Amino acid sequence: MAERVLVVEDDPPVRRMLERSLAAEGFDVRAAADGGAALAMAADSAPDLVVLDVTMPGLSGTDVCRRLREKGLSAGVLMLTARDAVEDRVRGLDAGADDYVVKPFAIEEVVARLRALTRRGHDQSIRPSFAGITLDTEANTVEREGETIGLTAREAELLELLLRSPRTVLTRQLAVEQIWQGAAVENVVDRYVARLRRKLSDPLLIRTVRGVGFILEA
Amino acid sequence: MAERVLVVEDDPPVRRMLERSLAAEGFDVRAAADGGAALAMAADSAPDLVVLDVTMPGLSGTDVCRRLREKGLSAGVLMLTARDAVEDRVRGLDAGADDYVVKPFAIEEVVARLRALTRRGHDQSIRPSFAGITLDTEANTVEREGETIGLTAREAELLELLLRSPRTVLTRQLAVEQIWQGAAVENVVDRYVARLRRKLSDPLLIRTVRGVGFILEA
DNA sequence: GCGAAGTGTCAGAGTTATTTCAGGATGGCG
DNA sequence: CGCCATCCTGAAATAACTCTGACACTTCGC
Repeated sequence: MAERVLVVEDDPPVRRMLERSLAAEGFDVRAAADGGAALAMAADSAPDLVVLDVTMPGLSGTDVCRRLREKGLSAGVLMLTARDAVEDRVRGLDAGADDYVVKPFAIEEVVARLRALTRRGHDQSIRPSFAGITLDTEANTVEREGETIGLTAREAELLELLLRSPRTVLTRQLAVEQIWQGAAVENVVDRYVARLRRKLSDPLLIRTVRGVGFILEA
Repeated sequence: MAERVLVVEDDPPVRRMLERSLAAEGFDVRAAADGGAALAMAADSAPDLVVLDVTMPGLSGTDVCRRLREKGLSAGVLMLTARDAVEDRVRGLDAGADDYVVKPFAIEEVVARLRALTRRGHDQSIRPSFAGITLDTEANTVEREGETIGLTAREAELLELLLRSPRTVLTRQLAVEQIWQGAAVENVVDRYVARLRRKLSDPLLIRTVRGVGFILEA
């Protein structure tokens, strides 16, 4: 699965170069030409990484970074700074940037740093997702159509099990083994499937396979 | 007048390299090979800057930093951390470090950061903020809707921990480790969350994740 | 040293989640 | 069409967890 990168750079040639190069490296790239556009795009595309030019007209890269962090963005942020602007770097790091590259930069350098940032694991928790729903196994919430729905512990465990192997039948027996360590009546699975169907307001997502179990499908 | 720098690094080649390079840049350098020596030297030479390796046998750089701060040292502290140790970095900043450089580092980088630290006057406090609230970690106050609310030390520490990673679950265990050094009943976290909710007059800002912990969200 | 403010623990009340059961609904099959 | 196995769901008991008031203890400022 490709990492989503948001490139924020006001200089068109540089921006295009970054877009093309990062796309060629397998990143899912989106680009913004100024701070305002960047904030808007970040809000609806939830990038995994942000490449941010410090010097831009209007909102500076530092400002953008700070605002993104305030809005709760946990993505790795790589700043592009001018060679002699030590102050910018320090301010950038204060504002929540994770690393920086000095301009003029070698594209390989940017790629290497971005990979390092993904490795550092800004999104430590793996978030299984399928058919437009994404499960946060830490917070026990699912995201669906931009909406966040709270789940209880068991609900989340069951959904995780389903998400681990979508389009594959999950038998009651297996579910009870995995989640309840075998210590529950099989009907408990039905009970929780019912709750998930209700909470996700989509009765078709989890289909019943009569006599066998349940299956997650679009 | 030359800035006095205390270099704390257990690896002799690296230590010597730092000593020579910083001296060449006009700093008045002193060096220690371990945490104990560092504390002793800091006590009688009152450095203006400290360069501190995080990973050392015995006292870690983080520990040394904390103790120096406890003894009232106001010097700028620059930490040297491993590339993938995000946690070290956070802990280092918690312990009172002002900036960090990732190993392996370019010596120019260290010099640049040190100069930046002397220029900006190292007592500038970082102010984490999220969802319209801003915490002043020096004064232990939060600003919210233009209103300034006074917090107690623990309240501020807990809020800071939450602000450091908004939208991410903070487990009771981690909170007790970070704030109470593991020496408290987990219920103490609940107690302080309750106080924050009351003082910030916003019971929804800190959501409880049943069975797990708490999470800061809009 | 004194009072006020802050800190940490506990216990019980309050809340939410879990699990089971039973009866009605549903679907496949002859 | 009717039967039987299977599934679904409301209700209710139980269990688990969270919240809060009270209290003892400590720390801080004067």
